[in-house]
Amino acid sequence: MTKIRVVLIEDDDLVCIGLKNALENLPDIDWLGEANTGEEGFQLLQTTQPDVAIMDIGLPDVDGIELTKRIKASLTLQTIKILILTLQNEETSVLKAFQAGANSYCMKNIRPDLLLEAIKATQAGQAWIDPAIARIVLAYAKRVEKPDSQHQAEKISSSLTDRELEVLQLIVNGNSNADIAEKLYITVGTVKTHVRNILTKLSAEDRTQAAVHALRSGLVG
Amino acid sequence: MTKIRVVLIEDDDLVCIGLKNALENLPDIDWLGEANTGEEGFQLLQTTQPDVAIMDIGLPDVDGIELTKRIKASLTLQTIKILILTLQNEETSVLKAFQAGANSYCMKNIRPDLLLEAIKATQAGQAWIDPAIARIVLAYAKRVEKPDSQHQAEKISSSLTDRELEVLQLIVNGNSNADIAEKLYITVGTVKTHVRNILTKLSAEDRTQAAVHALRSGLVG
DNA sequence: TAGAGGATTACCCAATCGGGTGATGGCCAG
DNA sequence: CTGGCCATCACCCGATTGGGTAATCCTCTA
Repeated sequence: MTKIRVVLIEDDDLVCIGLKNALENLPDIDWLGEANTGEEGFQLLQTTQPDVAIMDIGLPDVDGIELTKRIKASLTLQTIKILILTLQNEETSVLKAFQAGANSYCMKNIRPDLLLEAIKATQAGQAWIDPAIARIVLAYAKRVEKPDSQHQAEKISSSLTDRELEVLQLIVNGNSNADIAEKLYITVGTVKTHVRNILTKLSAEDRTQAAVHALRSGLVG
Repeated sequence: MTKIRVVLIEDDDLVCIGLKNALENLPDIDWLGEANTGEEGFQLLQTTQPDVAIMDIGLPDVDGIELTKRIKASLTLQTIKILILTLQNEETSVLKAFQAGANSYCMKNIRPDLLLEAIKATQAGQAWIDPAIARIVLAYAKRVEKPDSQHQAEKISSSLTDRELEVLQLIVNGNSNADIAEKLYITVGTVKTHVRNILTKLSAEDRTQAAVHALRSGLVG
């Protein structure tokens, strides 16, 4: 098996040196060099044509996400796999990175041996998603079409009446009893009765538990 | 650090024995037992209350996805983390598993040391997505549009303190302020302060809205 | 036709919750 | 070493919630 050709684009010298030390001499890695800015990195990629580019998001000139877009838009560079290595764990950073075409996303505090795994997986065309941010991506996968989980959930909730389901949905949507009363053209007293019945049927102690239960079991969207 | 309490639900005896041998005597693992069928597994979970349940999808009676739904729909079991370990890499299996509430998804050919990492990440409330199937999940994340409102909301929510996140997690798990105070060894007054800060930062009017927001945005499991 | 089950309303009461305000101590960066 | 951020705690107070109990009306069915 041939070595994996790797370059690093990272402005922080400490991280740069640390990674170089950790990876450079590994038998599986062919370390082609580093760049400290986005522009510099783009040049480096063109000259070295690596298998995998490890890059930070926060770069002084062109940020990692923008750079990823450029690479994926370039005919000569688009086969390069991109592994984002950053401290940022915000939803927007993660999603933007993947939307831009990044193949993998790691947090900087990843253990070196796992980073090696990540690089290998990335080179093989797979996607390494750091567990610390995986839930962000999952939050979207979970929302996608639920073909039969609907029918499933109804089994569990068969005890809930239509009206109760309606009230439950409004609870999940953040309505207070008064709000619900207004929206359903009924009095607060009625809403309270419905809510109490819902809590009993779902074995929940309060509306928050009911809402969480409803969401997790797919009872309501 | 305490050991991670693990059970295995798997019908294939070979895999069962193999995994048991690989994991049982690891210092980080507290191996509580195995079950060969879904029903049996459900019983085992109730009696052992493990941190993590490793389960196959293809079980003779109740399949792993169905079982996952049942677990996540159960108030007493829903905090158990579920790690799917299977041979199936079809899109439907993967998505159904995550939609059902699975926390992690591994292929059976994963290396034992990585499986241990996966178990650790899962127990910590993170999501381990096997690189081999990560692209399936990513396909959904990539096609998501990012409107500004969401962007804004995420920016705000990412400013949550560690402690606030902890409190938020407990809210989602159905704890009252008094419960949270007890579990975090702080007073109710402090909890209320945290909760108020959470509500402010998430632009939520009450804990229910905060919980729903947290679940939907993947802030917490 | 009577009864079951669902939707509606009302009232009282205790517990919880959320908002406001203020204060203390630790820790880190400028 | 000072100001900001965070975690901690304590008040008070009004709003909301959840529990209990009970009643009316409607519809569907045994």
